[in-house]
Amino acid sequence: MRKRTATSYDVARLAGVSQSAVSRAFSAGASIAAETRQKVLAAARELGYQPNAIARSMSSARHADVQRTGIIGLIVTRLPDPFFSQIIDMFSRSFQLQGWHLLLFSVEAEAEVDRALTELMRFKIDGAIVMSALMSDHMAGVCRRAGIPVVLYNRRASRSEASSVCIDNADGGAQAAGLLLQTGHGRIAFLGGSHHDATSDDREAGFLAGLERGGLRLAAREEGDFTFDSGVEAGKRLLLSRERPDAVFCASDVMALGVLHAAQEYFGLSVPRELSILGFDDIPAAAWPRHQLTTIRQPYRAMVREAVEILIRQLEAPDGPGRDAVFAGQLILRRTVRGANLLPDGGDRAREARAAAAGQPASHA
Amino acid sequence: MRKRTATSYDVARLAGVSQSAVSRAFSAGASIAAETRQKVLAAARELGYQPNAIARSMSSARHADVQRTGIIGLIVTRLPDPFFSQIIDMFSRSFQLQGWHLLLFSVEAEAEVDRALTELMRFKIDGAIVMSALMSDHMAGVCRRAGIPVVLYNRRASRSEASSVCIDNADGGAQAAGLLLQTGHGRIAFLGGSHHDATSDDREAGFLAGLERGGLRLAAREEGDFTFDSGVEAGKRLLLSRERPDAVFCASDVMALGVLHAAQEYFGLSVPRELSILGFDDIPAAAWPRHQLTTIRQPYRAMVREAVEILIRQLEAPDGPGRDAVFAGQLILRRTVRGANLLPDGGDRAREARAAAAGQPASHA
DNA sequence: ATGCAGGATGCATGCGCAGTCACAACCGAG
DNA sequence: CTCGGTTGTGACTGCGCATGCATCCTGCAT
Repeated sequence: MRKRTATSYDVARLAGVSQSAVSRAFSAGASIAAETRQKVLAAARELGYQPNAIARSMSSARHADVQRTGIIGLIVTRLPDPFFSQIIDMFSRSFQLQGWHLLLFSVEAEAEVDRALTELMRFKIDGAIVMSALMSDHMAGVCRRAGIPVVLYNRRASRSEASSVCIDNADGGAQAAGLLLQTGHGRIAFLGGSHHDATSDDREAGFLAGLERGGLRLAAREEGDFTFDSGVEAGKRLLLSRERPDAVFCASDVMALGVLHAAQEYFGLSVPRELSILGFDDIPAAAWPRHQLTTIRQPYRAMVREAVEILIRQLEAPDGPGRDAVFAGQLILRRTVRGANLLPDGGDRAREARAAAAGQPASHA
Repeated sequence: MRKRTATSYDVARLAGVSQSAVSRAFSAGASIAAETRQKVLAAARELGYQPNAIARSMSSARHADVQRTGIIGLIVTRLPDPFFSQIIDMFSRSFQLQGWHLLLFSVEAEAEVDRALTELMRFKIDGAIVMSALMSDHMAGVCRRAGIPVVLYNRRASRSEASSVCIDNADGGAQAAGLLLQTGHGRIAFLGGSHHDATSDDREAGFLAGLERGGLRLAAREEGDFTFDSGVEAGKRLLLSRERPDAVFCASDVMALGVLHAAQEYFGLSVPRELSILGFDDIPAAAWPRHQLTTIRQPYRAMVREAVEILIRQLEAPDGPGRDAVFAGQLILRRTVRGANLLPDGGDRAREARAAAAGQPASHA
């Protein structure tokens, strides 16, 4: 049986004041004498009293403009993926620092997002972050009507039903294409993530457009599911083909590392001499000494900071405008692209990217 | 301004019934006519009504034996670490499946656990999982008095103030020592995690005891902080020493991979011919083709399942006994220990471990 | 000495829901 | 046709808190 915890009435009795006084002692800026507050806090300490956050949000439900539970829903996909776990950690810490709490929901497929949001809304979350997934238009409407701001991370919001923060995937793809063309690759392959995943598709589109501008066409195309193992398998398929590609651009670092390990281990290839590999994201393992993967970095710290700011601003001014922030990816030249280290200053595109990333994100209200 | 969402009264009015009827329509096993329930559900659908979970837990606070918020606190350390992110993901999914929700709290240091629990208790969590950290005895008492079960993951509970689930770290260390002795290594080093970290200390103690049984002493000792980079740095220090070790046992796979990359990249060493490396945990990257790290596997799926079961059992029978589950680590022979693949069936210890892991965990009520 | 402003405090109320209680409606048996 | 029993339903209450409102008190100006 759950033991009863002390309530504000218990504290009031012990401190010899009214329950209102206890409530006021715990809310900043309330009209209460310093002496009284001390008396109350002392009694509270003695009883181990902590204001009940649930009851508090119930109570304030009356006062229209401040109903707050202090809870934010965080809906995540592929939590164990190193790219995402870094981001989740940063979200968690950022919100904590500002006094918010996160209700975590891990979903498998895009289709579960609506269900997750519905369930979270029963807890009267004040807002939500949705990672790498979209909600339905229906759900977006429900959230809007309920006054719950949602920020999509890693997805562009369509029709401004929500705010969003993401990387310019098409531009990243174009940067990748530019680098591979500039370094004289001829048989270029692309390894995509899950079928019809917006992120992967955009990177591919930008990549293809970039190749086309250089007068090249894709030599091969494979598809994985953003996991390392799928990268290994796709790598094997690519390298077994008759016309072996001399470069592969992968929709994520995790898959790119799969290709790298497959190329070295199962084909004894020298990277980048016999095969160039280009990733996307810049996860920690990309920088490991034996990997030194050339990739497009997502400035995820700035991106998370931006997402948190957008959400909190909307929490404070619920009728304010949303915001779509698009960040530029930054080409990181390491060792897996042949000839790249010979380019002056890492090539023009890299310089451009660096400049863009340093500034503000492009935005669309 | 937050828009008002539909309440049970709104649904009642639309359905032409009382508020009580609406409440009953949403609670299984309540005394209500099927026809009435349908009417209510239809009205609810029309208004987009969802029972308010906050108000529900407020209300049921009166009925002593069932106060439930449905929220479980999850306090985590080192969230981005691949070993932990897998586990967090599994916790998240397991609890979700059973209708519980997780309030996530990411902490940096052991000392923050008490603060985190205190904060979570304001939300009247029904229970908590604490990963890789201990709470103070004081806090344990507070939780016990409040009737909030806590399960420590990856830590042994002292004085049965809480339940716990963890791996037999000392035995894992002993297995590591056994393997290195059996394969004829002579200058053996240990790479620890953070200073005075219980996990690292226990692994070290078991390892040292094992070496001693074989008549060997540690040739060198280094300390990192469980990160890859610290593994690289510690690896450099070890390999620069006059009497270079011929084997290193690392307190975690992440650090072991750091040593591996450092040995190959900065010293051009052949692993395992010139240096054997042994890790602990068996994270996904340990199995990558170019790593093939020999390690002690934690059967984390079974462990998380056990932790969830323990917590839910205590949630349902709050006065029931706690439980300390200790799982056996399983030696996974890959390629980073010289001579290990020559052992019959991977060596006796591996067979033993496999058998132990297949069975029930040892337990101490 | 009187009036008044402004701070401090207590009382009463309701947030949305689940459960208790009382009673109406309806059943089959006598 | 009446009576005990069974269901279904609605009125009412309180979970713990924050706040509006009324009241009281203190200090200061007149």
